[in-house]
Amino acid sequence: MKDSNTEQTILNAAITVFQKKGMAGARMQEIADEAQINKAMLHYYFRNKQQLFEAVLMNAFQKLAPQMNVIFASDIDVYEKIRKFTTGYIDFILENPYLPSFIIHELNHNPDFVTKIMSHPNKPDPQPLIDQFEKEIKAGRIKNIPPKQIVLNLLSMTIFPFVGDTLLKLVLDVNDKDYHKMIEERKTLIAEQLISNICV
Amino acid sequence: MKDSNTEQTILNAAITVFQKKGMAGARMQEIADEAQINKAMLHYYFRNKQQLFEAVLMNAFQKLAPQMNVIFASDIDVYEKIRKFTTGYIDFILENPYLPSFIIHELNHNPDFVTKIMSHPNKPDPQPLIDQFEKEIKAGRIKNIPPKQIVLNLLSMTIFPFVGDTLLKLVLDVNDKDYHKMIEERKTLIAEQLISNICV
DNA sequence: ACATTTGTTAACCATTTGGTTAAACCATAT
DNA sequence: ATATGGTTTAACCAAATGGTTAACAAATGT
Repeated sequence: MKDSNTEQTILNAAITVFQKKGMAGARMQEIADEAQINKAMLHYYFRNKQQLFEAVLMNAFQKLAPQMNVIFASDIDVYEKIRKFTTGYIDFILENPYLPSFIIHELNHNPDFVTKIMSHPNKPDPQPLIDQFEKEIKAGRIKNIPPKQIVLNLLSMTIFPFVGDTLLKLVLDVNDKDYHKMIEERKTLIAEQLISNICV
Repeated sequence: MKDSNTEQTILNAAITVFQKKGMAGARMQEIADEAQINKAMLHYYFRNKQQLFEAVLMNAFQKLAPQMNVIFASDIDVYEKIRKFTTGYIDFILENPYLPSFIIHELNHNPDFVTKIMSHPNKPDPQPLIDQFEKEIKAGRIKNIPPKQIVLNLLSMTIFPFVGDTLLKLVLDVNDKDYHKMIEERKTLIAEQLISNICV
């Protein structure tokens, strides 16, 4: 059975389980069950839990980062870039709702991992956007706000509603359906706000 | 030894360990060690891991919520309230940096817990602020933006930098010290931005 | 056709982990 | 002083869990 790629099957199952339960909460047996495969295969293909987990985390990064970078690096003006980012990235996360929480949580709990990712090519890189902000600021076309703060605002407004989803629904007292509507609304809402924030 | 309150000692140790490792990652033995106490005591005072964890999560909520509510409910105008919130809440989280991530992560992974907290008195409640926004909108003094979106922006901009801290430092390419400076700067920066967002 | 490598399985193992128990300890009331 | 009740400890236990092994099956090269 060559065509049935076991390694990929395992990885997919591991992604599902690790993203839902986290490194500490995930069980090797559960991943095996999810993949409908013998537990020993996990070790055959990925030596141990840690390495399987690292493969999953890397995979998650490889999904998250390029999606960001393609927008950050595209050749359009800052305002359009902000709009593209909020709509594009919210759409992307809607299809991978666990992704940001997973990456954030595991990165917080595996600080040693940061160095591993630092050297990795697939790193989210807002530098092109930051450069663009600096240029606009120098030209006096946007307010003199530290560019990294602007990016931090952009990321916060876009990603936090997904990460804090359960808490936020509780605090704002909205049900799943209404919350989803709010998220849809945010695609354009936050772009316009972020733009008006930097407009002179 | 009556005055040495063992129960509180255990709870404090549990807070430390659970917040750092999460429910799944925490070990009862580690909590016992942290409390410098016999492991059996944990079960004597808190029956089992789940109940000890629930006590810790409730405790975390009881820290987080009132801090929010006292600002949300205070009798000042909206702009001043936003300013008070950003500075006050950032200061509070700086002293409890693990708190938001812990609550958010565990709430996401224990959905059954949501109902338990719903009925609990100590729930973060932005309703007074939302009412205030609605009044200002009707009076035409602020823009017609859905109040819950404004609150979501406020929470995102304030809390996300702490939750995503490791990822954000990596993405923005800043070290701990500079990141801390950015956070300090945000206390007033995001307040002014949020205000200009709603100003007519 | 046969040997060799690669993939797969079931049974097994050692350790970790949450939880229990029975005895000891200690303050206090009688 | 002694009985009583809550508190603390060390030793223990069963289940869960990550990981291994040895035998078996299926390709693959010769």
